[in-house]
Parts: sequence; C-alpha cells; structure tokens
Amino acid sequence: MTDAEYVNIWMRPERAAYGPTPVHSRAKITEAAVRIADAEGLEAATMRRIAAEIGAGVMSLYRYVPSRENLIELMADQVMGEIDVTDLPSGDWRADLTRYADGLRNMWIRHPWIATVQRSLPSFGPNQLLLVERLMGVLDAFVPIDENLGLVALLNSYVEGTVREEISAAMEVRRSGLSESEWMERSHPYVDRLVKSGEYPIFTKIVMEARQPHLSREDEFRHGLQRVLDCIAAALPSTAES
Amino acid sequence: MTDAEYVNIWMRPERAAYGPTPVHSRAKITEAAVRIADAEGLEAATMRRIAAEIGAGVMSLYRYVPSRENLIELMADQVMGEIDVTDLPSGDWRADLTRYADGLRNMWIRHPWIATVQRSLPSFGPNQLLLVERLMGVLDAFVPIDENLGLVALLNSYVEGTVREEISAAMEVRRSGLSESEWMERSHPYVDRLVKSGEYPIFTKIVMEARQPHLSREDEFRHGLQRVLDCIAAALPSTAES
DNA sequence: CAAGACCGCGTACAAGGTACCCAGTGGAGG
DNA sequence: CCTCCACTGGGTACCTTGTACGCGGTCTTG
Repeated sequence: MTDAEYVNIWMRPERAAYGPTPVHSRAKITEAAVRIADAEGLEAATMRRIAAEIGAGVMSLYRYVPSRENLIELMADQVMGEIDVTDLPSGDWRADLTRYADGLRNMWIRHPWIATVQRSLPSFGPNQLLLVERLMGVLDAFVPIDENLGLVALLNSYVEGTVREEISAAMEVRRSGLSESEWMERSHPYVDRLVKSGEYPIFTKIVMEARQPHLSREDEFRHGLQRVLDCIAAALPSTAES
Repeated sequence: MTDAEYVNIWMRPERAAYGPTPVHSRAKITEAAVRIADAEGLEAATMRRIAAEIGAGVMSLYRYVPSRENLIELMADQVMGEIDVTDLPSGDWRADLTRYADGLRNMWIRHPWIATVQRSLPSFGPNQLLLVERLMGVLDAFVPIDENLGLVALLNSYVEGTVREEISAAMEVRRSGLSESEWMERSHPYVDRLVKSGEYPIFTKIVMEARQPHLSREDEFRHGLQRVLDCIAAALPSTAES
C-alpha cells in the first residue's frame, strides 16, 4: 500500500513495529506545531521551524507525518480534544450546550489559527468524532437526527461566527507587525474618511457606538448564546424542558 | 508616503495621473484572479498564473496591487458586490433578510475560496461597506445598534456556517484530484471502520441517515433559515411585525 | 548472525512571492 | 518643439517553503 492509498492521516499507522526506536512522535510534533501557531500564527509553523523546535532534522518530520497538510489536520484534531465534554449529556441540555459553547469559544481564542483550516466530516479525527458523539448525544433523545444536525450546526455557527469576528482584528494586528495602538492610529484616517463622507451612516453609528462603554465580549457572547439556546428550545418537544 | 504607510488597499490610489496610459487595471486583474480561484481554487491563483491569464508580465501586476494578500482583499470585496441588496430595506424585514441570506449563500457557492479568507471591519472595501449599510439598515429602525449587530452576526453566522459545511466536502474532493465517486470509494474503509467499531453510535446514525432520502441542501437551508428568522423576530419589538 | 525494513537527516529542487533594475513613454514646463 | 522625469511593462534574480531522494546506521526477524 503506497502512501497515497490511505484515506486520511487517521488510517495511516504512526510507525511500523520494526527498525530502530523512533526518537520523536506525532504527538510531540503536533504539540510543537500548535505551540508555534498559537504564538506566531499558522504560517509561522513551517516544517523547518517545527523541526528546530523539537531539535530534529527537517526531513525527519516526514517519517511521522506525510505532509504539512496532514500535520495541520492533526493539529486541528488535537485542539478539538481540549474541549471538555466528559459526562455529556448530563440531563440538562441547556447547561450542556452552554458548557460546550464556552469550551469551543475558549479553544478558538487560544488557537485562533483554527479559523483558517477547513475541516470536513470524512477527515474527522478521534477527538473531533468523540466531540460530535457527546455533543449530539445531548439532543439525541429529543429530536430526529437531521433536526439534531441542524440545531448543532446552528450552535456551532453562532460560536464560530462570533469568535471569528473577535479574532480577525487581533490577527490583522499581529500580521501587520505593529502594536495595537499603532495599528489603530494607522487605521484612523480610513475610518475617518468613511465617517466624514456621510455615505455610511450605519457604519458611522457602529464606530461611534464602539467608543461608548458597552458589554464585554464575554457578556455579549453570553447574551447571543441565550438567544440561540432559546431558538433551540423552540425546536424541541415540550418533554425536553429542563 | 511610502507603500507601507497606507492603511489598506482602499486608501491607496490605483494609479497616479502621470506617465504612460496603463494597459491593465485593478478590476481586470481582480476579475482574472476570481475566475481562476473559482475554477481551480485560491491556491491556483498565483501571481504568475494571473499574469498569464491577462497576458501581462508577472511583475506588472505589482504596478496595480501591492501584494498578493491585498489582491485577495480586492477579490473578497469584489464578490461581496455580487450580493444584490438594492432597495433594502423594503419595509418587510423578513423578506429582506431572506433575500440577503440567499444572495450570500449563492455567492459562497459560486466562490468557495471565500471561506479561507479572513476579513475584518477596518479593512472592509466599498462593496462590503455598502452591504453592511443596507443589511443593517433593515433592522435599524427596530433595535439599538449593538442589538442589530448581534442579530446580523447571528444571521451571517448561520449562513456562513451552513455553506462552509456544504463546501468543505466539495473542496476536499477537488483537492484530492479524484472524481467524487473515487473519493467516496476511498473514504469508505475509514467510515466503515468507525461504524464497525461500535464506539460512535451517533456518527453511525448520521452515516445511515445520509443514505436515506432527505431534504435537498436548499430546503434544509431554508428550514434552518426560518428558525433563525423566528429567533430574530423574538428579539424585535412588536412594532416590527411585518 | 545475516538480511532487510526502518531510522535520522543532509542535499537538492521546484514553486511561488516579490525586490530590483532597465528601457521606453508621454504629459508638464520652458 | 524640446527636455525632463515620474511613470510604464516586464525580465532577472533571490529568498522562503514544501518535499523527493539517497545514505549510513539500527533493530527486529528468520
């Protein structure tokens, strides 16, 4: 079976039970890559950089991982594993989904590069799969599976959409290499021009509003989450009241 | 003012009013790049490829666009302009938001690479800004601006989240270079192993369900959209009934 | 103990973004 | 009309990055 014959990284055994004892491991490589991506962005996690991080030769990585793309899949699955879904479902679906949503949001904030990686069902890794199992188990007793899929998708979309927005400005600041205040300073003329043009009254309203004291990101998130949960509640039969 | 001094691509004039008449234009370059990305993915839209497409030298592109990253911003704004939001708000907020959601979804399906580009408010281009104006204008009369932001974010998240899911499998198929049936064939052993392991009952349920006849993507989208609109309705004052 | 599969990893190459340079062009000032 | 020079298209070259290939050493199996 040649390399290309494997469906995905999860079907490929890490090592064969033969030959010298490996010095490194997928786990070590993945952790190093995640560490670099967290600190400097996914594009900084080059094969050379990762190899340097763990004190390996660049090409040694390819003994453990078939390609950088596959490594990124490993990274994605790894951070999915950080979301605590033990003991789900607990019986209180609202509490369960809230816990999940918080966990997902915090994970994204810790690993903002996750926003740039595509994932699809057939390439789900073990952590991702377990997450789906536990998460969808929460509503499984109340609704048919496709309704469940829709509701979970709604929740996921809400969380990811919200966090994406939170993240994107922060990512741009980092990408520019400027400090946050320098970056704001730099953006000012553009925003100012738009506001002064008078053509964007609502944009202007947003900018003005942003200067007012308002809810913290956290509270804003909670508020929107309640809305989504209410929306989900409306789709459940009355037997699901918690 | 050196190149780096500009806030973003929108603050930088396309050309100076001096010297020989330019042969190309930002618009032509952007359109070519979008065409390539639509057909072969964003990573196929290299500077060399784009230059070849419009019959220009590679380095000529840099007379119009400071960098590939900025070009991608131009592309993103361009396709945002394809969403028809003329005459919004019409007075019927539900119809307006439905039209917008459909437009957004169709645009994403036409340009799936959009899923991989990050966008943030301070780098919004004219089309994106106009879209925000018109879209948020729909609910502006009914709710305060931060509530409006939250509701619009919910709608956007739903649409983008849903389309991302639709797209991701399709993108993976293309990336693999296989035909869809070959790809399904290839995935089979993995899915089979998971199902047979018995450890993933809900995943199994999803897979089984997928073999049953079910709603079309389109209908599924509409169904979920209704749910989101109901959720938005609940957040509006009674004066907003349409 | 011989064999062969596997180990770490150096070398080398292809692809892609882009800095730099050059010759040619055409509007502004004389 | 001529001169000047900021601008034009674009060729060459460099740097970064992913990764194919091969080598000398190692460890399990027959």
